[in-house]
Amino acid sequence: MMNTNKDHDKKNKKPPRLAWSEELHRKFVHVVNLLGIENAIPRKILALMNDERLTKQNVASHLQKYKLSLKRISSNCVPSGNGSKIGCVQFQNVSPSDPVYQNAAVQEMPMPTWHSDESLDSLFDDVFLQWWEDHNTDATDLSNVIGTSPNTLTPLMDVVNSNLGSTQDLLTVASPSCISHESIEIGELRQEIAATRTETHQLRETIQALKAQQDMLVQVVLQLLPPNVVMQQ
DNA sequence: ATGCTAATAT
DNA sequence: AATATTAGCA
Repeated sequence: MMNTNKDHDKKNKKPPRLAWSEELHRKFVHVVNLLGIENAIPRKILALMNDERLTKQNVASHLQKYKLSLKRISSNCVPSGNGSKIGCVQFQNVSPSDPVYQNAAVQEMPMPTWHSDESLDSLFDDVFLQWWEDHNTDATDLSNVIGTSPNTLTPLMDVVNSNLGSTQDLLTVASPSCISHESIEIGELRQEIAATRTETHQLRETIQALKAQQDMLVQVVLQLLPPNVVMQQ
Protein backbone atom coordinates (compact mmCIF):
# COMPACT_ATOMS: atom_id res chain seq x y z
CA MET A 1 0.00 0.00 0.00
CA MET A 2 2.94 2.27 0.09
CA ASN A 3 4.07 1.76 -3.41
CA THR A 4 3.83 3.31 -6.79
CA ASN A 5 1.24 5.70 -5.54
CA LYS A 6 1.93 9.34 -5.28
CA ASP A 7 2.18 8.62 -1.61
CA HIS A 8 1.92 11.72 0.34
CA ASP A 9 2.47 9.24 3.08
CA LYS A 10 4.29 10.99 5.81
CA LYS A 11 6.36 7.93 6.51
CA ASN A 12 7.86 7.97 3.08
CA LYS A 13 11.30 9.44 3.38
CA LYS A 14 11.13 12.12 0.79
CA PRO A 15 12.71 15.27 2.10
CA PRO A 16 11.21 18.35 0.49
CA ARG A 17 13.32 19.78 -2.23
CA LEU A 18 15.77 22.34 -1.04
CA ALA A 19 15.03 25.97 -1.68
CA TRP A 20 18.07 28.15 -2.03
CA SER A 21 17.14 31.22 -0.08
CA GLU A 22 19.09 34.39 -0.54
CA GLU A 23 20.79 33.84 2.75
CA LEU A 24 21.78 30.33 1.75
CA HIS A 25 22.99 31.47 -1.62
CA ARG A 26 25.05 34.27 -0.16
CA LYS A 27 26.66 31.80 2.16
CA PHE A 28 27.35 29.63 -0.85
CA VAL A 29 28.85 32.42 -2.90
CA HIS A 30 30.87 33.49 0.07
CA VAL A 31 32.46 30.10 0.52
CA VAL A 32 32.99 29.64 -3.19
CA ASN A 33 34.81 32.94 -3.36
CA LEU A 34 36.86 31.90 -0.38
CA LEU A 35 38.01 28.73 -2.05
CA GLY A 36 38.31 30.29 -5.44
CA ILE A 37 36.09 29.05 -8.20
CA GLU A 38 38.69 26.58 -9.41
CA ASN A 39 38.98 24.87 -6.03
CA ALA A 40 35.34 25.05 -5.19
CA ILE A 41 34.22 21.45 -5.26
CA PRO A 42 31.11 20.15 -3.52
CA ARG A 43 32.88 18.45 -0.62
CA LYS A 44 34.83 21.55 0.39
CA ILE A 45 31.90 23.85 -0.11
CA LEU A 46 29.72 21.64 2.00
CA ALA A 47 32.30 21.47 4.76
CA LEU A 48 32.85 25.21 4.89
CA MET A 49 29.19 26.07 4.73
CA ASN A 50 28.54 23.65 7.54
CA ASP A 51 24.80 23.84 7.18
CA GLU A 52 22.52 21.06 8.26
CA ARG A 53 20.08 21.83 5.56
CA LEU A 54 22.54 20.90 2.87
CA THR A 55 23.70 17.70 1.30
CA LYS A 56 26.60 17.32 -1.04
CA GLN A 57 24.27 16.74 -3.93
CA ASN A 58 22.39 19.90 -3.15
CA VAL A 59 25.64 21.78 -3.32
CA ALA A 60 26.74 20.03 -6.47
CA SER A 61 23.54 20.87 -8.23
CA HIS A 62 23.68 24.47 -7.14
CA LEU A 63 27.30 24.74 -8.08
CA GLN A 64 26.50 23.58 -11.55
CA LYS A 65 23.92 26.28 -11.98
CA TYR A 66 26.21 28.83 -10.45
CA LYS A 67 29.01 28.01 -12.85
CA LEU A 68 26.64 28.37 -15.73
CA SER A 69 25.68 31.84 -14.56
CA LEU A 70 29.35 32.75 -14.28
CA LYS A 71 29.92 31.55 -17.80
CA ARG A 72 26.97 33.56 -19.01
CA ILE A 73 28.39 36.70 -17.51
CA SER A 74 31.95 36.10 -18.60
CA SER A 75 31.05 35.49 -22.18
CA ASN A 76 29.70 39.01 -22.41
CA CYS A 77 32.91 40.64 -21.24
CA VAL A 78 35.64 38.86 -23.18
CA PRO A 79 37.37 41.11 -25.67
CA SER A 80 37.63 39.53 -29.07
CA GLY A 81 41.21 38.63 -29.88
CA ASN A 82 43.98 41.11 -30.55
CA GLY A 83 41.94 43.40 -32.70
CA SER A 84 40.41 46.61 -31.58
CA LYS A 85 36.95 45.20 -31.51
CA ILE A 86 35.38 45.13 -28.08
CA GLY A 87 32.79 42.64 -26.98
CA CYS A 88 31.88 44.20 -23.67
CA VAL A 89 28.36 44.99 -22.63
CA GLN A 90 26.33 45.42 -19.50
CA PHE A 91 28.84 47.25 -17.39
CA GLN A 92 26.12 48.91 -15.39
CA ASN A 93 24.36 45.74 -14.41
CA VAL A 94 27.09 43.95 -12.52
CA SER A 95 25.37 42.55 -9.49
CA PRO A 96 27.28 42.03 -6.25
CA SER A 97 26.27 38.41 -6.27
CA ASP A 98 27.75 37.95 -9.69
CA PRO A 99 31.47 37.74 -9.17
CA VAL A 100 32.59 39.00 -12.51
CA TYR A 101 35.98 39.51 -10.99
CA GLN A 102 36.49 35.78 -11.23
CA ASN A 103 36.28 35.88 -14.95
CA ALA A 104 39.48 34.24 -16.14
CA ALA A 105 39.89 36.74 -18.92
CA VAL A 106 39.65 39.56 -16.43
CA GLN A 107 42.19 38.03 -14.12
CA GLU A 108 44.68 37.70 -16.92
CA MET A 109 44.51 41.37 -17.64
CA PRO A 110 47.89 43.04 -17.32
CA MET A 111 46.73 45.44 -14.68
CA PRO A 112 49.52 46.24 -12.22
CA THR A 113 47.05 46.99 -9.44
CA TRP A 114 45.10 43.80 -9.73
CA HIS A 115 46.79 41.79 -7.01
CA SER A 116 47.93 44.65 -4.85
CA ASP A 117 44.83 45.47 -2.87
CA GLU A 118 45.66 44.01 0.52
CA SER A 119 43.20 46.09 2.44
CA LEU A 120 40.36 44.54 0.53
CA ASP A 121 41.69 41.08 1.25
CA SER A 122 41.99 41.70 4.96
CA LEU A 123 38.50 43.10 5.07
CA PHE A 124 37.36 39.98 3.35
CA ASP A 125 39.12 37.80 5.88
CA ASP A 126 37.68 39.70 8.81
CA VAL A 127 34.18 39.24 7.57
CA PHE A 128 34.72 35.58 6.99
CA LEU A 129 36.24 34.98 10.38
CA GLN A 130 33.40 36.64 12.18
CA TRP A 131 30.96 34.61 10.22
CA TRP A 132 32.85 31.46 11.00
CA GLU A 133 32.87 32.26 14.71
CA ASP A 134 29.15 32.77 14.61
CA HIS A 135 28.51 29.41 13.14
CA ASN A 136 31.17 27.26 14.71
CA THR A 137 32.18 26.98 18.32
CA ASP A 138 35.68 25.85 17.53
CA ALA A 139 38.01 26.95 14.80
CA THR A 140 39.77 23.62 14.72
CA ASP A 141 36.92 22.42 12.57
CA LEU A 142 38.08 24.75 9.88
CA SER A 143 41.66 23.67 10.27
CA ASN A 144 40.64 20.07 9.94
CA VAL A 145 38.56 20.76 6.92
CA ILE A 146 41.30 22.61 5.18
CA GLY A 147 44.11 20.45 6.45
CA THR A 148 42.82 17.46 4.59
CA SER A 149 42.96 19.21 1.27
CA PRO A 150 45.92 19.81 -1.01
CA ASN A 151 48.42 22.50 -0.21
CA THR A 152 46.66 25.01 -2.36
CA LEU A 153 44.64 25.91 0.71
CA THR A 154 47.42 26.33 3.24
CA PRO A 155 47.60 30.10 2.75
CA LEU A 156 43.99 30.29 3.77
CA MET A 157 44.66 28.25 6.86
CA ASP A 158 47.52 30.54 7.81
CA VAL A 159 45.35 33.58 7.46
CA VAL A 160 42.62 32.01 9.51
CA ASN A 161 44.92 30.93 12.28
CA SER A 162 46.70 34.23 12.61
CA ASN A 163 43.57 36.29 12.55
CA LEU A 164 41.88 33.96 14.96
CA GLY A 165 44.46 34.69 17.60
CA SER A 166 43.64 38.38 17.59
CA THR A 167 39.90 37.87 17.64
CA GLN A 168 40.12 35.51 20.56
CA ASP A 169 42.16 38.07 22.46
CA LEU A 170 39.49 40.59 21.82
CA LEU A 171 36.87 38.28 23.19
CA THR A 172 38.65 37.37 26.40
CA VAL A 173 39.33 40.99 27.16
CA ALA A 174 35.90 42.23 26.37
CA SER A 175 33.58 39.73 27.95
CA PRO A 176 34.50 39.93 31.68
CA SER A 177 34.19 43.68 31.82
CA CYS A 178 30.64 43.58 30.53
CA ILE A 179 28.90 41.23 32.92
CA SER A 180 28.38 43.39 35.98
CA HIS A 181 26.42 46.36 34.72
CA GLU A 182 22.69 46.51 34.49
CA SER A 183 21.04 44.50 31.79
CA ILE A 184 21.97 46.79 29.01
CA GLU A 185 20.82 45.18 25.87
CA ILE A 186 23.58 42.94 24.77
CA GLY A 187 21.09 41.52 22.35
CA GLU A 188 20.68 44.89 20.72
CA LEU A 189 24.38 45.24 20.45
CA ARG A 190 24.57 41.84 18.87
CA GLN A 191 21.95 42.83 16.37
CA GLU A 192 23.81 45.99 15.61
CA ILE A 193 26.99 44.07 15.12
CA ALA A 194 25.24 41.59 12.90
CA ALA A 195 23.77 44.39 10.82
CA THR A 196 27.18 45.95 10.49
CA ARG A 197 28.61 42.67 9.36
CA THR A 198 25.97 42.27 6.75
CA GLU A 199 26.56 45.77 5.55
CA THR A 200 30.27 45.20 5.46
CA HIS A 201 29.78 42.05 3.50
CA GLN A 202 27.60 43.78 0.97
CA LEU A 203 30.00 46.65 0.69
CA ARG A 204 32.81 44.23 0.07
CA GLU A 205 30.95 42.64 -2.79
CA THR A 206 30.10 46.00 -4.21
CA ILE A 207 33.71 47.08 -4.00
CA GLN A 208 34.87 44.02 -5.82
CA ALA A 209 32.26 44.39 -8.49
CA LEU A 210 33.22 48.02 -8.98
CA LYS A 211 36.86 47.06 -9.10
CA ALA A 212 36.12 44.56 -11.81
CA GLN A 213 34.20 47.18 -13.72
CA GLN A 214 37.02 49.64 -13.41
CA ASP A 215 39.62 47.18 -14.60
CA MET A 216 37.49 46.15 -17.51
CA LEU A 217 36.96 49.76 -18.48
CA VAL A 218 40.66 50.43 -18.30
CA GLN A 219 41.22 47.45 -20.50
CA VAL A 220 38.73 48.80 -22.98
CA VAL A 221 40.52 52.12 -23.04
CA LEU A 222 43.85 50.39 -23.52
CA GLN A 223 42.54 48.56 -26.54
CA LEU A 224 41.19 51.74 -28.03
CA LEU A 225 44.51 53.54 -27.69
CA PRO A 226 47.10 53.35 -30.46
CA PRO A 227 49.69 50.66 -29.64
CA ASN A 228 52.67 52.98 -29.27
CA VAL A 229 51.02 54.77 -26.38
CA VAL A 230 50.50 51.61 -24.41
CA MET A 231 53.85 49.98 -24.97
CA GLN A 232 55.63 51.25 -21.88
CA GLN A 233 55.80 48.67 -19.11
C1' DA B 1 34.26 2.45 -4.68
C1' DT B 2 34.24 7.48 -4.66
C1' DG B 3 33.69 12.18 -6.05
C1' DC B 4 33.04 15.30 -9.66
C1' DT B 5 30.78 17.27 -13.63
C1' DA B 6 27.72 17.29 -17.54
C1' DA B 7 23.49 15.81 -19.07
C1' DT B 8 19.02 14.84 -18.31
C1' DA B 9 14.73 14.34 -15.72
C1' DT B 10 11.04 16.19 -12.72
C1' DA C 1 13.18 28.13 -14.18
C1' DA C 2 14.89 25.66 -10.05
C1' DT C 3 16.28 21.58 -8.08
C1' DA C 4 17.05 16.58 -8.25
C1' DT C 5 18.78 12.52 -10.35
C1' DT C 6 21.52 9.94 -13.37
C1' DA C 7 25.53 8.85 -16.41
C1' DG C 8 29.98 8.61 -17.30
C1' DC C 9 34.51 9.76 -16.53
C1' DA C 10 38.80 9.86 -13.63
